[in-house]
Amino acid sequence: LSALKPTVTVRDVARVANVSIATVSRVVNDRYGVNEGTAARVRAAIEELGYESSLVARSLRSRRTHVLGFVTLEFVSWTTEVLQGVTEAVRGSGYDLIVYVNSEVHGKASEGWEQRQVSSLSGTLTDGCLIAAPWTEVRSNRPLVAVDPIHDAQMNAVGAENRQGAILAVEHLLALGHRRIGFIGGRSVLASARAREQGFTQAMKKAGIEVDPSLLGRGDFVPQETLEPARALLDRADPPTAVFAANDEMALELLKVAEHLGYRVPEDLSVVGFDNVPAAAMVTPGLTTVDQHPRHLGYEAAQLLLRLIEQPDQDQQRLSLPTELVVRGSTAPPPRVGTAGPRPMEE
Amino acid sequence: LSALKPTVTVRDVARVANVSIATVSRVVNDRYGVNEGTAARVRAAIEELGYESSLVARSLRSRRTHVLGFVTLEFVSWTTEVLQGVTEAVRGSGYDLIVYVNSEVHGKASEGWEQRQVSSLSGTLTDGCLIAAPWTEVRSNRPLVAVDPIHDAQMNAVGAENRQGAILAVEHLLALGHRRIGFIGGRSVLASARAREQGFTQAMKKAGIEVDPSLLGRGDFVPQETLEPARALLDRADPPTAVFAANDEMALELLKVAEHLGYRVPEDLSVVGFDNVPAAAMVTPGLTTVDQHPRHLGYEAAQLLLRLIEQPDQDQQRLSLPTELVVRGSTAPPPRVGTAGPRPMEE
DNA sequence: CTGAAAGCGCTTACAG
DNA sequence: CTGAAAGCGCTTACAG
Repeated sequence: LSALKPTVTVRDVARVANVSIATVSRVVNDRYGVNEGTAARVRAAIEELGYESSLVARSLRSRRTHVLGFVTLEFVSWTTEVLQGVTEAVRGSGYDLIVYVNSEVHGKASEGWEQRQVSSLSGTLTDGCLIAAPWTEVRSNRPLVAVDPIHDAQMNAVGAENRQGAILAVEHLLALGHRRIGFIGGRSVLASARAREQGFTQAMKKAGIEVDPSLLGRGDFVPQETLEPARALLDRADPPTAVFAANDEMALELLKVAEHLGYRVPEDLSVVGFDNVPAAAMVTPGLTTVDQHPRHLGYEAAQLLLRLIEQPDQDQQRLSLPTELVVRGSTAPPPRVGTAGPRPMEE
Repeated sequence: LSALKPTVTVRDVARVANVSIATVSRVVNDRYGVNEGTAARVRAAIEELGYESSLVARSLRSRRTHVLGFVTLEFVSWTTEVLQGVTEAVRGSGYDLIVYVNSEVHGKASEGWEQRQVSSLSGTLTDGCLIAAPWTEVRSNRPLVAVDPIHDAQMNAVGAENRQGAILAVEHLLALGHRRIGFIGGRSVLASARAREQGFTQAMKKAGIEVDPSLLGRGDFVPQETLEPARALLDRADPPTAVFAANDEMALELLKVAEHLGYRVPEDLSVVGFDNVPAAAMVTPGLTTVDQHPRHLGYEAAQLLLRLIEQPDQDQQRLSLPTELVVRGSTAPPPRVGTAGPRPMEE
């Protein structure tokens, strides 16, 4: 690195203003007890040199940095919405927000990534961290809040009422008259994935319907993993008349597969998702889904984190935010008996 | 802050492994010349204590941190897509990515925010920074690349071929037979906003059409600011038969206003946007737009930044990436003469 | 192969 | 009101 212009430091400002570095620091941080004339000289020097104090040096020295961390493996639609809620909560709070994105390749290499990031940030750079949809439990000496936590984790967490939401979704299908209902599950370490599956099972049981095990698939919340179970569900002699997918990304993938196989939605097949991502409202027909208000999740998680930073001596906190069924065009009564399955392709 | 568990430091590891902190550092950083037995002891201690070296301390001491910064004012759809391209470029490069989000309230307070962020990060935390759609010119002693830079800035920058894209959009409308074409401009400090307006003017001029000044609006690239100019354009006796909005967010807002006023799109009014955000493909009818491939912008900007970090002694770099017209359902030939404007609302 | 020491840019008691 | 000094957790020459 040859051509690095030197950074302007307190030392430079002190020299120009003809004071000590301690005084510069006092002026920068608006501490009491600096002569107004001296302070003016320091400000002039800061202006002249374009000095800006180094976040890193500041945070190494101080216990409080007024920076929040947000650790995520990747940017999907859901992450972005959560982040918008976080931004909203942080705005005007006096805290800055840093997002740390995993740059490692997926798989073995990223095992325990969240823990490493949190450890390397917490206690120095950030006063506390948020973690979005983690893969493992994470511990820290600073306050930590998981959004959509893993199952059974001993962490502060904000999640949606996933089981209740799933029940709403399934009861909606039942009310329309569906009895043969398929399910595509999410990433099973996540509490949300388990709760949605529980909700499905529970609602079916309550309705007295025995679930055909061959109608249960798993897509890990991502489209890539959904292709195969979606085909297994739809490309068969006795397909379900409705499918509940544990998130919208999987539901949207299922819709593609259905279209490809010649199904008309909702006439031949009803589909319900979960999350209410923006795309759910924009496809045709609109996707019936369960809104978990991810912005709200992000907002509440950030608020909780800020409270924990102010008062760290608290028991483990768990927030469960209400979900809401959003009915759109992808659900309708099942086709009459004997007409289930895709129509023959037109020529 | 009462209940802070102490952070595990090199010092703790050194004590447990019965070596000096220098040796711990050598093991952590895989330096040569450590006895294998000693190294094993250190690793065991690291494991036992759950030690993770502090990013902040590391970056304060070292010149190279292998961290890239991404500074943005907010998370809109475009930002997210750019960021996905950046993530892609960074993945596997050995660099981590930190996103710094403005948490200040908009307006006066955030004046020069980008500059402050870059100054407080650069030279210590990050080896270089990307800035998305900045409001001002930013300087730094470390490499810096703007994505969609401001007009006339003396910075490394990656942008789209905005003028050419706008010409494509307008020529598409002209080819459909439109002559009375409205325009809604973006945030005018940005080079992209100016270039798109230039493209509009240039294409109209080339076609020999004098632009009615009352058909020119400005929406600053955001929906909130677009409502009023959209109404001014459409709620009048002599509306245009087509509108070119300088980005999709404004075009989508315009579509809402048009619908509200009883226009049918594309029968009564054609609309073209710019950016090709995901929503553009999902609305009905689909929005004809110009794709600037924001992921591609992000990818190339990150690549450029990485090159500049490796070889900082370079002249100012400017990349202009090709744009592409994407024709969807929101454009069609203009209505027959005398039938322009919205239909009367049905009862 | 290993350790003691200096120093990255700050802030904060402690003196004066 | 101001400055000299210690120290935040690291890394890196420099000795040995």
